[in-house]
Amino acid sequence: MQFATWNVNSLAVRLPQLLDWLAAHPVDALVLQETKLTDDKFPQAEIEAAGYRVAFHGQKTYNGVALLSREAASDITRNIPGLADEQARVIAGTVGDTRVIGAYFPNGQAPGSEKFAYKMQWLDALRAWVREELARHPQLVLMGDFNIAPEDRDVYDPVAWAGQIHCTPEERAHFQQLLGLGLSDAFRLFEQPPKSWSWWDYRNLAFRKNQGLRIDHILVSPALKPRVSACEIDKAPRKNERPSDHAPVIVTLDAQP
DNA sequence: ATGGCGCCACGATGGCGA
Repeated sequence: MQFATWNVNSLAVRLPQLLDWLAAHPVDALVLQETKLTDDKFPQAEIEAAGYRVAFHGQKTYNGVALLSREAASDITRNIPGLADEQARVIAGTVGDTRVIGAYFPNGQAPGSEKFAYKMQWLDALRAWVREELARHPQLVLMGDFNIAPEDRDVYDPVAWAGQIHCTPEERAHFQQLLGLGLSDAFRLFEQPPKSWSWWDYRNLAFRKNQGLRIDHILVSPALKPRVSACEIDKAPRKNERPSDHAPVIVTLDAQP
């Protein structure tokens, strides 16, 4: 069983790459971020033709998330229940026995800004809700673009990025609080190559110089953790001609005992 | 150097991302 997350930075632009990727990586479920599409423009037919069922939650211009799965997901939740939020950032569904939560965490722009305050509030609401979801669904995966680099080893230049957005102590504390719910960072369950990133700036030849951040994550619940057999960042799509600035992350789980 | 690139809504350039 495989789950994956990918910030596609416009599904309208990236749809051909998504279909190519799914053909090469027939994962059981995939969450997308930054679809940047209203629901009436979502390419549902093309994705269904590729063998996936899909649920989506979009808006004009910004944000937008989707949940693709081989088997139809049930109990779809859009955004964080109880949080008044104009921005389409969360979609969750139950795939088989697993609760799959896909999220596009706020960027936060800069510490001290209004957008940073929104990020903090959003993170508070997310944590409270995920705690409830974990109580309901022992088998749970939370994945997406967290816009948080959890540790200095997740940053190509931790000195330059110290205290900058994605690397502030406040954001990192929130990441740790998610782990405090019992979740595990699947990527760090394994020995990984140093300088492993999931995002590279479009500018400054950052990908060629491998200057990036690891900000896309897959967190697994205690019930799933013993089944995780691999977790990888797939850099290949970042080498495409018109790539997303993010790479997909894939987790592999053994079948249930 | 606060730029650089890419996407979107525009119908020129600005907001935003990270």
